[in-house]
Amino acid sequence: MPELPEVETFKRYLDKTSLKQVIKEIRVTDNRILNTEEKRLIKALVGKRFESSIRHGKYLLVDISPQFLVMHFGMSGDLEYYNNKDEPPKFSKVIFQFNNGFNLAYISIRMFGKVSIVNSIEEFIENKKLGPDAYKMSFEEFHEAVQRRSAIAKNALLNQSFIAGVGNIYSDEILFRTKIHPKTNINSLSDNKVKELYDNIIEVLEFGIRKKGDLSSYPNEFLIPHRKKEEKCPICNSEITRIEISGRHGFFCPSCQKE
DNA sequence: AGCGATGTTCGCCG
DNA sequence: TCGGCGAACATCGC
Repeated sequence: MPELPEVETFKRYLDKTSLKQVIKEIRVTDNRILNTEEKRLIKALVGKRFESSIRHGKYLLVDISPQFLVMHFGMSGDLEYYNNKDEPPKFSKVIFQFNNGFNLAYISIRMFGKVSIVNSIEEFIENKKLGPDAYKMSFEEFHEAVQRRSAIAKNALLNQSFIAGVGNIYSDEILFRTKIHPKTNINSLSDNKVKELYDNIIEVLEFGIRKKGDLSSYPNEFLIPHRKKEEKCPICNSEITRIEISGRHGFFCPSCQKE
């Protein structure tokens, strides 16, 4: 599920439900999900509170001063706040139990996510080599990132050290809206096109956040409802084409998005 | 019932 | 050194 819009939705959910409550206990159901020692996680969290959270790209960082809890949701992560009296949600991997009788479950079906503890946000971003957050970046930051790199557009958007937060589905949508072929080298784009690309990154992500990351009910003029075989481009009625790039598959309109 | 999947990482190669 | 590629990771759903 989680590209930037969904992680932003998780962030808002966590902020709404789980801030400022004292953490009583941590339950780790499967410690393969941890990127840190279980002891260290427990020591860092028990008795602390989630003070605030920030999202960078697809990562959610929670201030448990002096450290930060980091959650990444892989391809199948979720958060659920529920009453301690109830059964934990299926596939819960880490459960944060608060003093008020409610729990926050970190859920991961396929174990691709990770939970860890870091000392500072700056250090974390540095270690992971993350680029600027795709939703919060300024045009200047984006322009600079484009100039610094040579890569085909689809790979650039997917590369978290270029910009952080865009995944496979939204990258297709962004390139479709900007009418860029996925294999176009980003450093061959005109200044106008770079600006247009930037605007569309923000707009597509903004729309995704408004939709709470739910892809199931997009308007026809977006590519998202047409990301499957034998679909027609909503703009020009050409056949939507599937392409494989670096082991990921993407969809595009060969007529609107010329190489 | 095999294949694909909204992600990241690592090693190989040009 | 960088970018493209493919495999590996784990497991469920189509």
